[in-house]
Amino acid sequence: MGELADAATVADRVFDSLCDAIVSGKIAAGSKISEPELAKRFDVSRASLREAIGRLEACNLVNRRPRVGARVVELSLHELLEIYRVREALEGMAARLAAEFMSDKELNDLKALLEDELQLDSGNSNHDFHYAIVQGSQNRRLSHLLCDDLYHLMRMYRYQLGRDSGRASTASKEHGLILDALQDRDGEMAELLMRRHIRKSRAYIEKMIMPRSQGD
Amino acid sequence: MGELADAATVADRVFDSLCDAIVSGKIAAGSKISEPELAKRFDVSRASLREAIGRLEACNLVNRRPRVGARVVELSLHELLEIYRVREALEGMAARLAAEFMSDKELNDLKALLEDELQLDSGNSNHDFHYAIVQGSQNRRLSHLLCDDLYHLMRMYRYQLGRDSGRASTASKEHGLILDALQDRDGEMAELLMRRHIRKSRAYIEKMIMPRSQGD
DNA sequence: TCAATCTAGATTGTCGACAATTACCCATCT
DNA sequence: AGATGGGTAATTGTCGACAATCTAGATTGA
Repeated sequence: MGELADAATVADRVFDSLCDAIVSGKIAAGSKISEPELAKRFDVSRASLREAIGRLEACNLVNRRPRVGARVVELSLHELLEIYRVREALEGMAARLAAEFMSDKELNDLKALLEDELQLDSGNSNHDFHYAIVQGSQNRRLSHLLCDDLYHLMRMYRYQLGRDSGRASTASKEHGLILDALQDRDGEMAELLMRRHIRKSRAYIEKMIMPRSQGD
Repeated sequence: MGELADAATVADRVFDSLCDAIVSGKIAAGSKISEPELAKRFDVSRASLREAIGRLEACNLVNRRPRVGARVVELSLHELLEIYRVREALEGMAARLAAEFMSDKELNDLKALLEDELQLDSGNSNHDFHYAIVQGSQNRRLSHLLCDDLYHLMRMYRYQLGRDSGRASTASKEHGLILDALQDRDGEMAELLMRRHIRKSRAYIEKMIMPRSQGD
């Protein structure tokens, strides 16, 4: 997953840099993407830069209007809650399929990951857990939607709104229950628990950050 | 939904034409996308054409390899079955949300649509039913994934593999049950029925066309 | 003083051209 | 004969330039 590693083409390198800058907030949300300015900064032609912008649009990181230009997407709580609905549906299905297709070894590795998480108290393995299950679904279309179309956007929200550390410990317990269902090869239960897990995260966000309701 | 209508930009027009040609099979699946050839045929520069190809890639209609070129995607039964898993998850969620958010008028209109479908025996309103529910979910991210990222690809499969006419009448009955659940404002039931509906379509495809299993 | 209009600047979409890489074809060798 | 290597042609990625459009600021009028 090392993105900045090898860039087969100039546009790839520019895309990686821009993607990282937008997700991390170095390029502010809502700000304009000036083609001449960025072309100078990266020392590339506008053609390569426009290619990169096109891919940013495909990742839902920028909005483009013809003859006007591209702007970094505005992050609204409303849209974040929408994304959680999609995640609930998609990752729930992923869990169901993972119960069928993940190997015993993969499940044991995942169990080790969870135990490390409990010991080290490092909440950032949260993402790894979900990622492993999505990959375990062995459904390329599913992992494409989750890991290409929504991944960067979710990462951007996490950067912008800060970590949901308040739920880290309860989330770990829920991860454990999901893993148990996977090892029981109980796809229906795995889906049910995964959906409830994501729904709880959504409710947590709704209650914690909704009071200062921005946007629509 | 008239795509070929207004093209704000040249690349838009080329994209619409190419998208239609690929979906309908006028450009064969697996065939190469030659930039010089198509640029001449559409009488546009390669820059505009490459912009269009980039969007085709975002729609999952072509695969691109750097320094090699773009090819129209190959349709495998395996991938079609994958898509049906995604649809099951996403449209199931859409039905749940539609039970909450669709207005009484929208539901009545949908009922009229179904009755027309029964009388006219026109199976092509199948798509309209699903489309209406997706829109009724009032979740822009959800409808974006379904109507932009997967729509053209599903249409391409329908063109290529022919219509699943064998299930038209039973599908209509299932649509009726889903609508009843929606009018009862029973989101849980609507989701359950929608998922079962799509799962049945998937099983039908698996049994009917799987014997001559092509691809992986 | 505020609104509407016009002008100037900047930006986007589009175009043609060039270099590097790839694919294809033919000759050569085992 | 089949596989391997070299050479040529074509294609892709990249670049700079131009025209049409949009944005912003100044100007004019009420």
